Amino acid sequence: MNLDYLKELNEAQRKAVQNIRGPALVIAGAGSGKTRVLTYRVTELLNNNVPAGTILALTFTNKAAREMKDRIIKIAGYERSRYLWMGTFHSMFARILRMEADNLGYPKDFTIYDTQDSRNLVKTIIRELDLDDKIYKVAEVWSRISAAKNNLITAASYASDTDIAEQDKRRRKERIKDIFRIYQKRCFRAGAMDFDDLLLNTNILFRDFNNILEKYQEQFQYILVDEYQDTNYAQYLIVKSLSKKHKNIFVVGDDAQSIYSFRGARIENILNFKNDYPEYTLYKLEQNYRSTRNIVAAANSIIAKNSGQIPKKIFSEKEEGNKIKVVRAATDVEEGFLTANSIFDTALSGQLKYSEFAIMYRTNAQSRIFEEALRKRNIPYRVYGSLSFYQRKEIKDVLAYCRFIINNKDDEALKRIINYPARGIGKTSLQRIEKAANFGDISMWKVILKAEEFNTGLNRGALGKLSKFREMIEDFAKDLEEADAYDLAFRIATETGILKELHNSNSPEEMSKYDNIVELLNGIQEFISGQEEETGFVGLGEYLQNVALLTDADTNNKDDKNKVSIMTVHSAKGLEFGYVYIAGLEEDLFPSAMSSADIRKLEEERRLFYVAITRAEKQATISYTQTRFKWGVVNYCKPSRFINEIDENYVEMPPEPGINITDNETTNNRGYQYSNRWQRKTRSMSDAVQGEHAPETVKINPPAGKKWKRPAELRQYAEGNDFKAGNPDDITAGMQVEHIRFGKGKVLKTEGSGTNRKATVFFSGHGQKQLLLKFAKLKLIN
DNA sequence: TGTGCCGTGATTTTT
DNA sequence: TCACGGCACA
Repeated sequence: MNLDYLKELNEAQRKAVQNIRGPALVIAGAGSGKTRVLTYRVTELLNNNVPAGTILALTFTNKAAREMKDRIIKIAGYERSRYLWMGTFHSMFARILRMEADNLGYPKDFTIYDTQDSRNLVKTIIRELDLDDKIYKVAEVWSRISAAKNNLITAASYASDTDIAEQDKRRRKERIKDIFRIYQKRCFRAGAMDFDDLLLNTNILFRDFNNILEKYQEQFQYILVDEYQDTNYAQYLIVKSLSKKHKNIFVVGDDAQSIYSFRGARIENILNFKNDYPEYTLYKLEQNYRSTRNIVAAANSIIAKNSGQIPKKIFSEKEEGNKIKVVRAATDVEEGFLTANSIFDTALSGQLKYSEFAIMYRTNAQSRIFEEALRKRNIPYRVYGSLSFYQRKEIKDVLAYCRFIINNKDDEALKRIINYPARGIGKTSLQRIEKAANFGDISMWKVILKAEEFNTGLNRGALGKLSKFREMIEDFAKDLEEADAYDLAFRIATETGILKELHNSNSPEEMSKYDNIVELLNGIQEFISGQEEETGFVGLGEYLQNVALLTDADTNNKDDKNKVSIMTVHSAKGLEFGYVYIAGLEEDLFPSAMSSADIRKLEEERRLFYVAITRAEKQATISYTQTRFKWGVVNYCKPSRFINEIDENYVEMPPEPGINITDNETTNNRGYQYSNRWQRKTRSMSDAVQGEHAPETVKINPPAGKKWKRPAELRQYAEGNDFKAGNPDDITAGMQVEHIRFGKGKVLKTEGSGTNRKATVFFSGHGQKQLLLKFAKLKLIN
């Protein structure tokens, strides 16, 4: 037994780890060793002979759970920790729901609808009800339903709630209640739960089946929750019900880092812990082991502007370090530029790896400019949180086949695959099937099975195509018992013709889809070989259960060793980097325009800024620009209020404009002057119109008859192109070029001219590609 | 049934 | 600007 881990803890941490009984709240400041406390506490429980199967540890991301589990296995050993219930809320309760599914009338192998499936279904229903989709916007209706479910409001209680009815009526959306009802009915009919249902139905299960609740209350003697400030009401109540018997509930969180209220998270849950468990013990982890004293002090001075916090004094005993640096740029492009340069210089002079650097921003739309600037500088990077692997169309298509074979009631999967690859079953046929299904309140598959018997109005040709499709699906399904997940998925990818279609294509997009499907198949193979020792045969169903709740986080690592990370601040939570660049500190961007009217929202933005600053170990650099391209027009921007909120002792402001800021050759002074000129012009224009009440952020309109154009030297970088702007004709046959994804290659021939100019390039390892030079980011190699 | 053009609208998003 | 969805045609 390895007890050395206790020596790695400070006093507050050690107490939190060792006092294993009763309710406990750990307020863990940024960088205070929160994960360490959680993992060691679980280890401590195991060392006290608590059986692993009685410990439930809940996190918000798969990644957090996996990292914790890995560390525990290292200390306590695999055998003792293998039966831990450690995972995300959604995956742990999906597991329980599968075991208890029949109580709720669901099949054990129910499908999990992801956000896209849910939205598609909402859209279908809006159309069926013949509602105006300008008023009933899919995303909005869906989030309203989702928010309701996270607050444990079922479709029935939604319909009977007068407050809600009033709200919806005021917004002229009184039929959301009908959409909600039909949505739930359809999910049930499809044997499907969406993400929110996993939590809602767990609550319903525990509410309606007391014996089941008691069983799990008995089983889970110790419950641990990470990121407690981010729990929503549904999660809160599950945890509360489960811990009622043993009351060994240990929650860790930081009210200052609550940034997900728009997803239903309730900061009150952590603030009210003392009311729910009056006999609780409070532990405060206040020493920050991550950042320099300057960074911690700056962060503290920001968060102090918020009201209603749990009092705490975060401190650091590291070196004083540099002040927070504020950088001003003339344009968004220059901001990217200065950031890339600073990263390049810092890495070079300090002999640092690029993985020590991160660029963070408020909105995903900002990523492009940084990608281009880094690419220009030949700095390797990775964008986090963009389209995740499992959300790609081609992956979802293959998985939809898998889902459908496991659960043929899954109408959303059916709709994806019925005409992909194209087999002549078009919109009209699909609508006829859907109509018949809704009429009889049965699944679409049942209609297809007996298409002749229903009054579908399908003609002979369509019926023929349908029965071919049916035969194919049934042929796959026959294999379910015999073929393992990999064999069956492979059969699907090949026999449906998906792989062939993508392989025969010449476009690089299709080729990369092909690669992705191959990667998916490899992933399935990997899963099987990891799982086989435990359970023997691994079928498709088992794989799907595992994959449904996976996200991007599981597809990284490998070659990110020396890359700059670029991401939104939201996805940076829980991470740390030596050098952090926080971009776009402008009013109406950070804080976002949607939040400035509401003090609660503004405070959340401030917490978001706090999260961003506290990611940095050694240096935090903040930047803002004076003009920014947004939706095709230039906007004049005002520096964010957050910059001035930092205590001036810990921040280094940029020199006043007008002086030559830097002699760095890449600083573009012309861009500066250019935008200043524009600035003056528009100011006087808007002054003339609006008098002294002119808004502080002014949309700059191009002069009549002329479109605003970026100065040529900036345009070149904006387009991420290493050619002289407007001159893709530089590429000719025989040249060596480099493509961002395909690597080095040789130009075989070119055709066309101007924007239509195409090149055929041979890349070793990727074969021959046709590239439209306007888009392809090709670089010349001498 | 499949393809291309135009109009619209556009935070953050662990599951 | 850019991406997506709806509608008009082949």
